[in-house]
Amino acid sequence: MLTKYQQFFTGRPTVEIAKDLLGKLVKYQTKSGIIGGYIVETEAYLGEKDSASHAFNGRRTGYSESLYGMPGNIYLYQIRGHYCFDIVVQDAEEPQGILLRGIEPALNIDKMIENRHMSGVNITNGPGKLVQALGIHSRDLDGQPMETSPLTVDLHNYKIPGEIAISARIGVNLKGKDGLSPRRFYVKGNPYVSNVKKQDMDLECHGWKG
DNA sequence: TCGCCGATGGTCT
DNA sequence: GACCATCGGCGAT
Repeated sequence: MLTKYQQFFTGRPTVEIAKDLLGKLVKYQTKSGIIGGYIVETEAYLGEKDSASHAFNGRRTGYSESLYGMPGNIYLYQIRGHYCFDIVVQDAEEPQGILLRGIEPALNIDKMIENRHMSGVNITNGPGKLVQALGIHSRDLDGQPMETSPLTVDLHNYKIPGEIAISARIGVNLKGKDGLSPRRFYVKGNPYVSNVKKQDMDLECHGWKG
């Protein structure tokens, strides 16, 4: 039996969940308080049939085992010396995931600046950057259910995107058949989306509705 | 402001 | 030894 929280992360297409996550609040409980920000950019990885997925062709190793876990679990992995935060979606044994690529800092911003040794949009406008901003530098949380983890997404605390933009995913192997598939979603105009040009930023509303 | 390129570290073959 | 769901600095515009 799935909890209400877990049900958010299954029972509908992964791309739909990825879009629905935009605007939700990521929170990380630490000794020095709660650090967090609103999700502004996500990417959908569709598992065994997706050439860009860690689970492509049923690939299953100890390293990426978490992807096969329950919906709403954390998949925390390392790439080129940087950690990335994935949310496991779909039922167990269905290895799909959503990569968080950008958040807009909201809680304990000073701590994020300190963790990153940087300021401005560079604090959190990339998958490795936002994890470092939260102060995570190990895989300790890999495989944990977000519902009972210090690292979580608060589904009741959110902003509404004005417009959701779609593009191909960043950094994936373009030779794969899904290299150019439109599975990246972001809040149009938000400055904390990775690779946005300054001229495309909405510096007034940050792309949120209202 | 853009694009290139080297560093990065862990995992798998 | 190769492969990467990345980052930041540098040099060319």
